[in-house]
Amino acid sequence: MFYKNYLNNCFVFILKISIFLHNADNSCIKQYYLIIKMAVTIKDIAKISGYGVGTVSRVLNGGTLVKSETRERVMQVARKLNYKPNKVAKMLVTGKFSQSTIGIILPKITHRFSMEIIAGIYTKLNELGYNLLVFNIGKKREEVFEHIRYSHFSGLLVLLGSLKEDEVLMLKSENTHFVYLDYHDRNENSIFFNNHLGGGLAAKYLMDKKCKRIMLVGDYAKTIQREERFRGFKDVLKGAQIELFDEVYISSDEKAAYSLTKKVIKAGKADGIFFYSDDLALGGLKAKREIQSSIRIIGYDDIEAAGYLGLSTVRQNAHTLGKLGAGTIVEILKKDKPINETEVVYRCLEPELVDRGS
Amino acid sequence: MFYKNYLNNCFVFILKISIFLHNADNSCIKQYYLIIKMAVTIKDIAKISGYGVGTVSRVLNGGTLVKSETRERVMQVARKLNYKPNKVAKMLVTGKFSQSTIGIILPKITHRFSMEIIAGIYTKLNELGYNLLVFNIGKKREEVFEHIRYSHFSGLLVLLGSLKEDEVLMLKSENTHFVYLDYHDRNENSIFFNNHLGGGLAAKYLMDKKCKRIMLVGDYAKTIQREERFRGFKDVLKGAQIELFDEVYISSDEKAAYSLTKKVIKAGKADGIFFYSDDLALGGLKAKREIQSSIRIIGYDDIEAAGYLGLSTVRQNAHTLGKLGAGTIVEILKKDKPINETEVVYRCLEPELVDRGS
DNA sequence: CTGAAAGCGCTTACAG
DNA sequence: CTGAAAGCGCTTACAG
Repeated sequence: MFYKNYLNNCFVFILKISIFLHNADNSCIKQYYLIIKMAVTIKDIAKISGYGVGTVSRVLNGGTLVKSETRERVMQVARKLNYKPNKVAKMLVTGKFSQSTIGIILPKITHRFSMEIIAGIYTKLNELGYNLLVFNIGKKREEVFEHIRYSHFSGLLVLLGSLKEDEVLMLKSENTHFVYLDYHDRNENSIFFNNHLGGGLAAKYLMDKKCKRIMLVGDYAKTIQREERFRGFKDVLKGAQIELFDEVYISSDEKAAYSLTKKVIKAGKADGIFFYSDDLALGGLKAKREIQSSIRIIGYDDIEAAGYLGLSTVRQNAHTLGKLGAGTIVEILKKDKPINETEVVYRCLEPELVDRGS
Repeated sequence: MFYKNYLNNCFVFILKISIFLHNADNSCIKQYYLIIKMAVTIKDIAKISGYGVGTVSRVLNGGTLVKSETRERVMQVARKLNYKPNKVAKMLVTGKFSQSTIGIILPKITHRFSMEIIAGIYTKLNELGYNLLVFNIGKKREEVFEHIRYSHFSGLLVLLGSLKEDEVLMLKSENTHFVYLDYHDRNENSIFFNNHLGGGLAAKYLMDKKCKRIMLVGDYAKTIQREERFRGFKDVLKGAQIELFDEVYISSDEKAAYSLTKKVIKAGKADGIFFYSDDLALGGLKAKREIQSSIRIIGYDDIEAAGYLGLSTVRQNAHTLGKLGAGTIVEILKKDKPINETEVVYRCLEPELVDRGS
């Protein structure tokens, strides 16, 4: 038993619900009123203004083929009801929805490295005339994927590590192509950096600088990137028959790295440290310089500050990754093949050593 | 005279067009075939597979209430036709379109300052559970606004300077709220920095450092920001009865600023320069340090590098601007008032002097 | 100048 | 398990 009503600038349904709870006495009844707000439609305006929906539509679209009297009456009603056009319906009927939007899904927290990737993506899409729809896993993950499912865009970039199995299935059933960025999976499109190689470069750097007691410092986040990067590092040491002196994990900020490094220097044991990222390494560098220690420090990523502060590092060109990712997804879309007939793009980018003498 | 046909993995209309050219002999005829590609719909699949559209829809949505034989037949046809579901239709019927997407429109080229604003926006929207749809004026401007018109999002941030009159009209007729960022218009929502004040701070800095022969350097772009910033600068000088020594405009890059500053120092006239932006000022700073000149240099923005390199500057907190902009548009949307009844948000942020002794 | 109707591509009760 | 039908909110010829 319900009725549609006009109330408080908005149409509402008022729904009376009775709930019978099967208690011992089998008689307890609760009643609720459920109020459902309904969006105002062109039909409502038509009914209230006394015109047909066609006329209302013409007025709303600035059509000139309406009497100005009609025009005003309709506009007045529309304003009063706080009418907002339903873009989705409009898109459907006009067929004018953009075919040139790329989606990207990102983790909750983004560091400078991700921001640079995004800048690269943006630059490339700009060139190609595509728009970018950014989804963040700020809310519940499933909710975001619901949005992704029902949003209209042509392809998705995934800068999030791995997707879950059902997420992949959903995307495929919606025929939505996607490309992993900075992550790799043999079965899916992936553009990523060779972390194993990069870790090795860092090891070589410290060896070249004649370090003998080499230390590894990472943060707590267990990612595939860290695993590969550190494995690459250890493999090279092993190859040179150098034993890893120490391996420490700290929280992901510069200050933690700073105080750790101070301690290490004062203990006077390690003579070279490889930090998982420049963010950490900058803390280490600060400690080194303050104490004027000869300890060697190398980071990873080559963020802008590394250049200014003279930190040796392993460069991963984030901008290039972003541009490449954007270019790839657009190319895949242009081929317009069914998702299971598309050949997988699997591209590994090589990092490079940047020796700034630190 | 045309017919629908199945060809090359896609439905096509082939349209035969005859054109009569009214020449002298009045007889010349040209004929074309116009080929129109039509998207494959669920109806096409139904027709070809021999099932009803309802059944096809159930199969496509992974429904379990279909015979597996039916399921396979339908899927096979869908694959063969390279069927792609129309998300827009799906959204309309399910009503599941995201109400929590904010749009942003950006100029073609974006500098670090804009990127930081975007990072701020992103951070805030993340917090609020909103997605971001980024439009760039890479393509023709009108085309982008067509996209904006037909895209489904709730509010728009404008980081583009001013909108044209018809663009504003379009947004309003679509009931799309918008907020200017880093630009201001008394009649529209605006969040921006006080450039007049900022320019004044720069002037005070140089005066405090006892500069007597003060110079102004900008790039060629005539923006409202530049006008106000430089006017503020001059106003303060005028107030102190100091005459502007020189005013030069160069191209927007560090190198131009570097060589200009070298020349200025060698000429030995000016003893203080205010650069329109840190990007330029960093070039000036480099020249100053190379020659070990005592000339004073101040920039504007406080980009990251300014901190690392010890450049005095006027800080505009881009991150704050972005966060505020995102928060504001969401708040406006939550109030859900008709666009002409919304009171205008007009918020001016104050820049601050950062003295790093340069 | 306006109304009634068809249709955009899909989903989803409702019968059978 | 499947088909026919109604409907999402709009636009747009087509008559009148």
